This record gives sequence, structure tokens and C-alpha cells, in this order.
Amino acid sequence: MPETRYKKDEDFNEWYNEIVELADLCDKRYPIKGMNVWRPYGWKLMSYVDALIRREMEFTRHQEVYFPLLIPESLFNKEAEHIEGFGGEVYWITHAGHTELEERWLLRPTSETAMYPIFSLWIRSHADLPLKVFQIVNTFRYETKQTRAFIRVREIHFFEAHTCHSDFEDAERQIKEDKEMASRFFYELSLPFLFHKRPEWDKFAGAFYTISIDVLMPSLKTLQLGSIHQYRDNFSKPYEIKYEAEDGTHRYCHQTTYGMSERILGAIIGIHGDNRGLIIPPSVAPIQVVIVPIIFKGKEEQVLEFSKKVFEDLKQREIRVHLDDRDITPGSKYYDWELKGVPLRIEIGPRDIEENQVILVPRDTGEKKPVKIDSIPMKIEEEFQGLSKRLYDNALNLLQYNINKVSTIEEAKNKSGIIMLPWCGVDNCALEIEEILDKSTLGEPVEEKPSVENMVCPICGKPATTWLRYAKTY
RNA sequence: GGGCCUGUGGGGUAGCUUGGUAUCCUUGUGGCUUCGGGAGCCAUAGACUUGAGUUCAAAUCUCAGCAGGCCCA
Repeated sequence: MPETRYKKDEDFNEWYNEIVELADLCDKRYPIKGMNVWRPYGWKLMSYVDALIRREMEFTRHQEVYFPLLIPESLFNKEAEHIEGFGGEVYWITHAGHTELEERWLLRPTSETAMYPIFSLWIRSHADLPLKVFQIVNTFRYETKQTRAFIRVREIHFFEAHTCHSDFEDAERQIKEDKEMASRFFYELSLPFLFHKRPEWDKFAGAFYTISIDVLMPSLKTLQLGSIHQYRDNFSKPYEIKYEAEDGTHRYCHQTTYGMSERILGAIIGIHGDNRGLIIPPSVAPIQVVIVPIIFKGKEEQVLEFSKKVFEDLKQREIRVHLDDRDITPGSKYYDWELKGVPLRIEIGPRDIEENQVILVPRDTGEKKPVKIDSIPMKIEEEFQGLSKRLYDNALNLLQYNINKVSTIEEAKNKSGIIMLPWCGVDNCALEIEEILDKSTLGEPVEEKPSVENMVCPICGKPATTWLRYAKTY
């Protein structure tokens, strides 16, 4: 039984490295660290993830824009904390052609500083608010640490939504909408996640507060898949994004952002995959159904014709279907498509044609199910839902099983995965816990807030004000 | 930020200690027979990470760069 050289549960890191290239997602041979080539299959997968994002953006009335890649240094420098936060990982352009530039330009590490001067031109009155735009672009961060395909890269495939509001309350409503959006979106991808209010010392550079979206990888490290930021008026002041209110006064906007990246692929690969390859949720699978004809000598025509009929029918129903008529053995095709994570396979051989049926095989269970020709579309729908549900449930088990709610350092030391401890609210206490446990702070739980009544901070012994989660992170 | 390891056809490798001849598997291409879980045969193509040094001679030894992987902060 051919499987990956490295096993997922034995050496997750190596398994991950192996599979991203085997499955034709990317090519890591490009000679710049952290800049990988997207291969057609990987890019297609990303584009379906993007399509899902665009659908959510449409649904929540955001408009797509595209801002320039280059930002002049003077614009970037307007917000002090922001520069501080990103300064060390910015790529600079100092020359153009044969001349040295008078003012340096930088490659966007994110687009606040490109967008906001323009927002200040666009927004005149309260009638222009809320402004809700997004873009899906490449951003650049000079990573000095170890890079990893889709998880830590230097050229990031980045989704960023930016909104401007008349006041703090309206910005808060936006954040509520973002959270609902995230819940729908990640459910479609069968990825259970946790929201965290990030600690003061780890929030986005310039934000009032930051909410992270974290998933748990099988390595028991968490992977942050998204960020939602409340900026309040931290950016609108330096960038002068003001509007005239109904009463004629001029006020600064309140802003939010929501960002995600190709790390979503990292999570899909890492969480759903197995030792045979990827398992891609049907919602984003480049190929949702692959048809493998079983061709016997003397019956080639018959089998191919029948297969084509099924293919055309499914195509008309807007199922992303592929007919694999390559001249290689069926078994070889099975392995191929399993590696690429196609959620459903249909086998069609002479025996099936006689029975007026096909064989349906879901990627995760591998169970072969005969299905009468008329009920194929219905069964496919059922199998898609079944597969998505199984992926979700497995991931949810992994997550829930590895959240450890404890009250003392001693208990915490014996646990792996995500640790929950009571916290008094003082930064230094949490930082000390990070040190002792050798984990990073994820933040406070956001959705469900378990009671901390009678709980004390395990460091200083003072009454706890909240729970705080810690984990090893990517 | 610090430390360790690695770089050989498209992919995976042998060879490196002890300098001289590059091994095997897979893949690609053309052909014939096959096809319900990686088919067989024949023919054919394809590599020593880059630079400098040592040497009659470097895949092999030394140094540096680039790239990849691991561990620690």
C-alpha cells in the first residue's frame, strides 16, 4: 500500500514537507528562501478558497479594490507603532533603473499605509460611511526565521478587508459581522477554530485590540489563520480620515481590518490529510469528483462512452468533475487522485455498465459504494456532506481533546496542546507562564467565557479576572 | 539571534572517511502487449549547489555564499 515516506503521526513536519510537493501544490525549488512557486493545482485550490472569501465579502457588502504594491516611505512612517511593528521585516526599494530614489519605497507588508491616505480623500461625509473594501494581493515580509510552505512565507497571498465607520460602536458591529463570517467560512472548510483576544504585547502594530483565529494542527501547535483588528481612531488620526457628521462637526473615523492568508491551505493540508495524501473539502476542491474508467480489451468504446455520459451529466450540474482517460492502469490513477485529495472517485467498468450503476468511493473512508445511474447526483451531494462532516468532527475531536483547562502551573506542565490557566490581568504574570511552559500566549477566550470565580492567578495568587490560553505556535 | 546537519539526472539515492572510472530505483520520451488498487518487455534521454583555495588531478579535502532541514533563545 503506497503511502507517504514520512507518516503523519510519526513525523508531522516531514510529512507536511513531503506532501505539499507530492500533491503538486507548490514547488519549493525557487532559489529565494520563503518564496515558493504555486503550481497549477495548488493555485487552483487557493483560488477556490479565495472564491469562498469573495462570496462572503459580497454577502457582507464589501467591495473589491486593488491598491499599489509600492508604498512611499513617508506614508508608511505616519503611524509610529505600525512602523515599529513592521520595520524589521520590510523590503525596501532604493533604486529604479540606474538612479537612486530620492525617497525609498517599500513592498507592502500589509496595506493600511497605502490605503488610508486615499480613504481620507474618498470619505467626506457620514453618507460615505461605512466604507467596506477588501483586496486579495501579495504582501511581503522579510522573515528571518525558518520558512515553511504556506505557513511561514515571505511573499504572502493575503486577503485584507478594511472598513471605516462613524464611531466605535459601528466598528464593533463590524467586528461582530467579521466573527460571524469567519464561523461560516471555516465551517465550509471543516476547520474548527478558536477566537482569542490577543494580549497587549502581541496585538497588531497600531491596533486597539486584536482577535485571532487559531486552529490546532496535529503537531499540537496552533496555527493562526486570521486576524480581526479594532483600530479605533489610531490610524484615522495620523492619516486624517475624517467625515462631516449630521450636526456639522468633523470627526475621525473608527476602523477595522480582517486578514487571512494561504495559511488556510496549510491548515487544510495538515489537519485533513493522511498518509495517502491530501483530503480536500468539497467546497474548495479543484476537482470534486474524478471518474476512472476501467477499460478492458474489446470493451474500450463502451466503457468510455458510458463514462463520458456520466461526466457530461455531472458537468451540467456544475460539479467540478474530471474524466481521467489517461492510458495507465486504474490503480495508478487511484493513488494519483488520492494524493491530490479529490473527495470522491467514481469507478466505471464493464460490470457496472451491465448493472446500470457506478462505484462511488469517498476519499477518506475508501469504501466502495454501488450507485444506480439515476441517483448519482443525489448520492454525490450526500457523500460531500458526509465527508465534510467527518473531516469537521475529526478536527473538532483533535481540538477539544487537546484543550487543557487547569488551575496550577504543575498541572499545566504535564499537558501538551493548548493550556488554559486563570490570569490576574498583569502582563508579567502571563509572560512568566510563557517562560515556564515554553509556550506562547494565544489570548483570552472570546466566544465562550468560562467563569473564573474563586480562581487565582497561578503566579501572583491574586484573584483571576479571566482565563488565558497558551500553546506552542507556528 | 545562537548552534548542528545537508546539497549528486525531474524525484529518491550509492559513491565522500582513504582525491582519479558517477551506482541503483523511479520519472520522461518512442513502440508493442495490458487495464476492477502503482503492469511487462524493448529502445532512449537526463546529475555532482555556486565561487575561491589546496592538488598533476576535486562529487570527494578547506573556506565563503546561496538554498534546504533540525534544535535552542
